[in-house]
Order: sequence, then C-alpha cells, then structure tokens
Amino acid sequence: MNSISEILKSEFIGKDVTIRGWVYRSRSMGKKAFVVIRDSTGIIQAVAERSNMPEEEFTLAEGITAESSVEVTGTVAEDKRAPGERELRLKSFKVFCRNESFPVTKDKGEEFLLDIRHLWLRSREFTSILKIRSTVFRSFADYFYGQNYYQVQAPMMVSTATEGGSTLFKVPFFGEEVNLTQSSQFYLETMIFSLEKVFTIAPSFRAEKSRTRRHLTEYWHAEGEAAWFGNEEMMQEEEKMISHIIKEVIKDNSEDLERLGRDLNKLKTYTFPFPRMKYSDVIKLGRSLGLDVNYGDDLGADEERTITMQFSKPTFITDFPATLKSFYHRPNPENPETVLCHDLLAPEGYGEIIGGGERIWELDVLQRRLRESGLREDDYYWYVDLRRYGSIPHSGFGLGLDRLVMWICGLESIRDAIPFPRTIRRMKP
RNA sequence: GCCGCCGUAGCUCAGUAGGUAGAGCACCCGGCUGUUAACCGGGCGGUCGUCGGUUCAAAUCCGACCAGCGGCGCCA
Repeated sequence: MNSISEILKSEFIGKDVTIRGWVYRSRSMGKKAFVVIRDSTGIIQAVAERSNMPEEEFTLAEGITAESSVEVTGTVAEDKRAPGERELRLKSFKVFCRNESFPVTKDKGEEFLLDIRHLWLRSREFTSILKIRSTVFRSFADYFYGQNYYQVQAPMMVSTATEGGSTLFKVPFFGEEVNLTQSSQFYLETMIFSLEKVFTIAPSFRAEKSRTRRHLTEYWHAEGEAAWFGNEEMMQEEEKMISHIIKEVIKDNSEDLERLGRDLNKLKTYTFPFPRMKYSDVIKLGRSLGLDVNYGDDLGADEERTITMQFSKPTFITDFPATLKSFYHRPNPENPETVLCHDLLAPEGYGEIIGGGERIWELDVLQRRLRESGLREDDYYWYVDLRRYGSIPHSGFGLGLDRLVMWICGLESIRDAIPFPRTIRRMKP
C-alpha cells in the first residue's frame, strides 16, 4: 500500500503500486475510463483499459461515482497527456463503497456547504485549510515548548467572568448554574507561581450575538502567561511566536497556500520585529485618514479595517485608555490613565488577533479596580489571593487561533477556518 | 440587540398583464481509444420554506411565522 504523494516521485515510474482512496472525478469513454483518485496526500489519474483488466472490474471503474471509496493496483507511468504528467495504468479496481450520488457538485452555495460541512470537509480546499490549521496548532505549542513554557489545562466550567459578564453561556450544574469559560487567563495566572511560564490551547465561549465574518460563539483560544515579564517582553515573545508559526506554515504548507490562492510573498514579509503604535497615535492616524474618531473611542470595525489596511506587517497597538480595557490590566505608572497592554492587529484588513498585557500584581490596585468596575471581590477571592502571597510582575496574552488561521489562509469568513463552526444560528452538523 | 437580504428539482438558478413549473450540473441508460469541472443523445427528478388571506384561479398579490445569510455594536 502506497500513498499518492509517494508514488508521484520519479523513482516509482514503471513500478506496480496499490493505493486506497476516494474518487475525485471520473470520465468514461467506451474502451477506457479515467478515474482521478485522491487520498490525504494528493491526487493522481488512474486509467482503466478494458483489455488490461478483468471485465467485471473494468465495468466497476467505468461506472464509478464521485467520492466512492476504492482500492486500485496499477503501474505508475509518465504521460504528458495526464494531469500532472503522471498516471496509474490500472490492472485491478476494487470498490469499498459505491455512492449513489454525492451531494457536492460544482455548483455550491455558502449555506449549502455549511449544511453538508461533514462532506465538504473532503474537498481539496478544505483539506488544505485543515492541514494549515494543524501546522498552526502544532507550531504554536512547539514555539512555547522551545521557550521552556509548560502546557497546562484550565476548567471549561467556571463561576466567574473574565471579560464582560453579559456574554457568558449559562449551563445547568446540579441544581445551580455555571458558565462556560471565556478565557483561561486567570487560571493560567495561578500556575505561574510554580511553573513560571505556561500556555494553553482551549475552546472559549462567548454568548455575544455577533453576526460578522470574524466571530464564532465557540472558538479556539491560545493563551500564555509569563512570570516576571513586562508588557514589552510579552510583545517580543508574541512577535517571535507569530513569525515562527508563519514560517512553519510556509515550510510545510506552501502547496496548500497556493491552492487557496494565498499570496506567499506577502506572508514571507511577516517576520519579527512588528511595529508598535500607541493608541493615541492610532487615533491621530485615523483622523488623518478622514475618520471620525476621538481619544477615548474604541475603534469600530470600519475604522480598524481602514487603519490596518495601512499596515504592511502585523502591528501592536499599546497604551490604551484604562476605560477601554478590563479591570485586570496594569495602569502605566508613567500615565495612570492608560494601561500597559497591547493588541496585535493583522494587516490586510484582518484586524485583532491578540489581546494581552501586563497584569495588575499589587493587591490594593487590584482591589480598587474591581470596585471601580462594579465587581465583588468575594467572587474573585482566589484571583485576588494571588496578589496576597508572593505576588510578582507578570504578563500574558490571548490569541484567537481561528482568526490566525483565517488570516494566514486569506479566508473571507472565520467559519471556513474551523471544521464545524458554531455561531448564533448554527449548531449543525 | 439594531439594520438589510434570501428561501422554486439533490445542487446552482430562470420563471409577472395571476391560468398549478423549466435549464445546467449530479444520478440512471446508450454512444465514443486520451479524457482534463470531457463530449453527444435519452431518462429520472418538484406538497414552488410553513400557515393563513384575496381570487373562478396564487411560485406570482397581501399577512404572520420558521429557517438561513450579510453588516453594525462587542470582542479573540
């Protein structure tokens, strides 16, 4: 048994091989039938000729339908007429499952593809996306292992909110109610006191009724937290991590990127260091572009898109006003109206993929910020305790992995970056 | 939560002076010795999203509902 990518190598020319896979396309013409077969590694055209094989097997080959599963044996040949100039001259054609009719044809609409996502996953486009996604997840973890981080796990069922409380999913819990996690950050913070540097990859859930191409209700959140790190050191870690992921994808998935129509030359320029811009300067830039934005405004989607179209690289935005960020961000000692934080905005209009910053580590400051945010200290007793016992400066970040995949692949919708998207209106398949 | 849009064959769509539906693809049958999303001929295939209203008559006009898509706000 051989894989298709393997037998496409020149040393296989003239050799007999057996492959298993699925029918990508088939065309029959009387005494010959052309069956293009795919497996997870590639595709190859197989040629069935009546005179070369048992009559009943030729009949099977001639009448085979799209996406049927088959096992074939034949001789690898070089032929200019074949797509890719390699083909398999068949001696045997066996069928595991012959399909009546496969729902995916050349005409397909967006909604239909979401309804039959379980079958659309087999398409070459989606196969490429999933391969790239796999590289992104692997290289994210590899980067942090390489920097001596430990991978940790936090609970998905939690009692407290990390971000705004209104976007929590409530689930029944033995007669009470708990929430699905929005972020593992607070739990990661508990673990830096023993492990110092930690990361996690986990789903996060947001009950926001978002109807945009960049939101999912269930998404994959990659988060890191590092003891002793300031905001700037965290940004340096992140820009190296993003550069590493892009480099790995280019190395392992260049064919997949090309199939998706992604401009590789553009991706190759996304290497660290990434530019930094203060929030106040982003507002100035926005105003110079004719946008109606003022200091203290959060950037709207249109504004963010207009501004990031100016960027030639992913760019960190720092020094946001404290009013725009969650309570745990550490005020800048030099300008307490702002916090030591950063968002990383991807270029090409893709926008925010990372949010992070330095965490408040002084007990009294955290208690004051909780009060100012209208939160009860009792609900966050364990988070506050961390500031009571051996507290230290530290920073962290959260990365939207699906958004990263979307940007790297150049996709129009985040739903195509994940196999089974969960949105406000879609729970199936 | 707010605004906009769509729903006709398995899929992509066409279908107005209101007269109960059609094409291409898929699938089936036949033809073809090199196809490249093959081609040629034939065939199968529809409670026109649901419910109600107007009308002699509704895919078509009106209303409600259901389902989904897009944009904003919010965020990763």
